[in-house]
Amino acid sequence: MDLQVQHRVDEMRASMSELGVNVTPRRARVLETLASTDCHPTVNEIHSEVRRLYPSTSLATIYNTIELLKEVGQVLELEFSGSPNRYDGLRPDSHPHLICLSCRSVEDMDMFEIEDVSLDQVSHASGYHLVRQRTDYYGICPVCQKNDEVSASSMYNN
Amino acid sequence: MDLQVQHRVDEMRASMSELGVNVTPRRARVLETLASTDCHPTVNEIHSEVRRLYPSTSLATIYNTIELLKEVGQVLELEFSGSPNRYDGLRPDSHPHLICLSCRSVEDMDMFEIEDVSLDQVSHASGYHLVRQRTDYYGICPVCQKNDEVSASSMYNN
DNA sequence: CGATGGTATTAGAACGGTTCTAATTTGCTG
DNA sequence: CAGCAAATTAGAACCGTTCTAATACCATCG
Repeated sequence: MDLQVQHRVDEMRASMSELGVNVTPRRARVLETLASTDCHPTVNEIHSEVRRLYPSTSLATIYNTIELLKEVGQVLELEFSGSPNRYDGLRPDSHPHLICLSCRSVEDMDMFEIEDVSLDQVSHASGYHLVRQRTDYYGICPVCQKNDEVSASSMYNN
Repeated sequence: MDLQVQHRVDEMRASMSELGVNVTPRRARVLETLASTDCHPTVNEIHSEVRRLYPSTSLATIYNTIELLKEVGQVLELEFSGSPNRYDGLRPDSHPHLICLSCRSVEDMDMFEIEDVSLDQVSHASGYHLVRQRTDYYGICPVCQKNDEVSASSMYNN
């Protein structure tokens, strides 16, 4: 396993242990899956991955493990109402994402430094005790733009 | 009806008419409800409001009307995975919100000028064709902070 | 060893918001 | 008044998530 991934898994493990729960083999696979990809997997995708090693694993175990990770702030949950939630185990802190309306891909948006208004600033101005923020940019990713061109031109053949 | 509200309703009406659909009395009530409040109502809340005048109105009519408004860009939909979507008919453009994790209130966040990175900037840097963005700040609103203090101190009495 | 108790796990039911479907109503237009 | 298209309704279907009750696992202790 990649050293970076290993390191990230160890961090997550440590947080879970502090919480007093066991990092069982299935749970470990959830952590590894989350630490191995930057494509923001769904619960189902994680489930499939874990099942490759432990075929009897139920969905509930994935939900349960993610719940624990959320409690210790080791995974970022991106909620969507019309499609399954996506999870970021590599960077559990609030950070902006690019979301493709066509293929539903979710990418970190770190092309350049964003100076988002800080939580502190907004907390102060609004009187809220803010704990996190979420910023998403919605559009069509470069790959889908390409595909749309193709399918648009091939429309003449239908 | 407030002049501001009336004006906003007229705008929405106009957009719907351009689309070629009738603005029926029920639909008009949906528009009026959306234009009359800045509290970002749920579909159920709008439904209740419309039913006060037209008691037989079904939920589907609300969903259907909102769908039309979305098509013409006259309502902003804020999706949540664990709780019902909220709708902003006063400002259908992308703008940031403050969301209370305790009472689920949703407020526009316009205490001060935000210089959010513009869609154009991000589009250019990322290669996406971006069409909208969403920024939410999550925390505890001033009212709930107050209530929490009270309930915290009253804990001694239980 | 075998019993005990707590944690982890499973399968499937329940839930809730949204979408879909088929039937009915409404309101023009000829 | 007949015919037609759009609007509306009630309720089913859908689907991701959460809950529940039963079972499996595993360390510890007698």
